[in-house]
Amino acid sequence: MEGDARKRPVTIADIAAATGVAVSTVSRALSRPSRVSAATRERIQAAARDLDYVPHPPARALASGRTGTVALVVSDVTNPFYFGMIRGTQQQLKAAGYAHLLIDTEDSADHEIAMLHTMRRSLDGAILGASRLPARALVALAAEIPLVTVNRNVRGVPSVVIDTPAGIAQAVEHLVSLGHRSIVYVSGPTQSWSNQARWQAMKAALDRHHLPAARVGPFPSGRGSGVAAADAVVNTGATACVAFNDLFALGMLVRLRERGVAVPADLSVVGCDDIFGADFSNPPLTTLTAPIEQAGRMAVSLLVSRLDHRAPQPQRRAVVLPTYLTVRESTGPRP
Amino acid sequence: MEGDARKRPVTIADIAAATGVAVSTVSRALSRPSRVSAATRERIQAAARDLDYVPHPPARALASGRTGTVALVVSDVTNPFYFGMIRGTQQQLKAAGYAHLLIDTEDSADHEIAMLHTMRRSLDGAILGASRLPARALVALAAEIPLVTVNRNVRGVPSVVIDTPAGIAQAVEHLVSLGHRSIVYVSGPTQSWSNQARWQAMKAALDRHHLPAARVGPFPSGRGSGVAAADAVVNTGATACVAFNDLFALGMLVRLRERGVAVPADLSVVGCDDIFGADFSNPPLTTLTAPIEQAGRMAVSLLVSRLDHRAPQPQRRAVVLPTYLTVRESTGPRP
DNA sequence: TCGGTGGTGACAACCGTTTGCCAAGTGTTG
DNA sequence: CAACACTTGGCAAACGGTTGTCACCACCGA
Repeated sequence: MEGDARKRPVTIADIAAATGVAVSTVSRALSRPSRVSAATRERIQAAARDLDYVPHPPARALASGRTGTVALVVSDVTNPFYFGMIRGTQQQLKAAGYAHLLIDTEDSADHEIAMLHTMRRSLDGAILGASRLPARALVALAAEIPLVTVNRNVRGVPSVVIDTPAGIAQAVEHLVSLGHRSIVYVSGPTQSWSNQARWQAMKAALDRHHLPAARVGPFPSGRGSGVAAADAVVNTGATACVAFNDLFALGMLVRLRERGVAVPADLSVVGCDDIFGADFSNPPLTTLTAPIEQAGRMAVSLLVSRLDHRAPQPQRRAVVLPTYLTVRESTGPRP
Repeated sequence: MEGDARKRPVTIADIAAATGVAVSTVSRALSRPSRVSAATRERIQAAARDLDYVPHPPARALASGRTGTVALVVSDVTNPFYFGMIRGTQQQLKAAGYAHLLIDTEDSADHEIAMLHTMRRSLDGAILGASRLPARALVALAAEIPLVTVNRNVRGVPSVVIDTPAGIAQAVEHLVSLGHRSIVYVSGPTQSWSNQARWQAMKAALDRHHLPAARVGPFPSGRGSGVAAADAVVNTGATACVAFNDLFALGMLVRLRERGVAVPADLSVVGCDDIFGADFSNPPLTTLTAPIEQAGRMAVSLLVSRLDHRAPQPQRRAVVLPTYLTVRESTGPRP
């Protein structure tokens, strides 16, 4: 029978009145239950239930400074790479009782700073998925608001990075063992930290085999880049390539098919990340499987543990997650 | 030179002090500029800029009741169908100056109610992507907080629905014209409104051709269901099927390939939604292309226009977006 | 010269919680 | 039995804005 709609919302003052205690007691009974005797606590909680009391987050935030909200900042919600991250952070945040705010920076560092700066007071912290920010800006921002970065390692800012570079080495071994001698890297956006890291790893791995390191690109992020990339790779005459990410690789696959280039008979392709779709593309993509979702969860854990205990105890500042090569059907012996 | 970190944050009181006006004037100069003379306004804005003033959203929310936040509620962030919606709402919300909160109900109606009920005070409104709520619960909730539903039409709650049923008819025509006589529907979760709508449309369309309407399922949402679904369809001996959504269809494709059932030679498959991946699967999927992203944008527009003007002017309560059949390679002549 | 008018800005009362500080009450100990 | 240490709960001051109400001012026409 709670049909008494259109009423002034219930506040802790109402509960206080109903139970005959002070509002402060109600507040404590509700938020720090141990601070109040069992009997009173019960009475208050019962009253709260009866009155259908719902806390008012903004008021709470104003008084306490804690908002119970964490933002996930991505450069482009469109990118399927983030899907896993959204999912992982969502799960873990919910478990920790935080709300999940989604911010899209549209690939702009300025946007990234501005948004975070503006919203800092309404956030308890933020998780930066693949930040485009220069290191010093990142550090400055971290002073304003608790931050955890993903796939971006800057001294002083806690981070979780997926160790794709190590995976790249595996990929190169794989290709070399298939007889490939001419392997090219398909480069992503220059500002991307991951892109740099992957290219470096690639160079190192090829060097170990005394093979030349070549790359095409850079290409802007997005599946559309696949067609340009495919054409460029074909022009190099390489027999295999490693793409900056699966989005590129998937795009290339489509384009190569269009051009009549057989994969893997004419050209082997390996991607990075193992995003949704990599397993049912044509052919299924050999790729570096990244624990993206886990990275999201991890990032939240790092952040939340820092938020919960007022004592900023020393803890792991940077966690590294391994990747492994998932061999499917886009790679094969040298033609 | 704003290196004066670790300071007490700037408030409008500081601006008031700096310019020699009252805080109320500052507040008005910042939020309703026309309410203040040009000269004062300039002075105040300049001071705000100098002091690097950033408004405090919770305080604003507490005083005004408006939070500047809108939630997108999905049953499962994991489902690629929502990716387009997330993208669309994100874009439009940002443009309208709202923050974008993401809520996952984990496919539970109880969760959905509880979350929304709890967060209602920190939200200006919510967009329900494929709500699982019974109609009356939906209406009750809409009384608590401004709502717009997507793909769910309940009297009294503004909505945008994607007209997949009309598309289904097209799909059936397509299949019939290819000679198929035995077409089966692969049913999704029973509580899904869309699923019901699609099945009804399917029945009607088949009826028009005096063909029997059959279905398999229901299957739980998720790509995994594809294997069970594929097996079930094969058992019916049908030569074509329409799947509740692309996720199912994509899953089926994988399973059918595994079993050696050729698509479309042995079995034609059509999906719904045209999610990411439908165009590069093997074979590329014939599907009903739904303007999901546009639906998201539309939903936000509906909501925001209702929020902005205090006068709840009569306006379009339900918008319907058309779909069309995208024929790719998963459908072909009857074997 | 005086009353009227429109516009500007100040006062102060909220909005709903949290929390530091303190007083009263309880039980324990010497 | 008194002194003491803990609990327990109340008071009231924040937190940072918004907004209804009203005083004041200058300018206008009569």
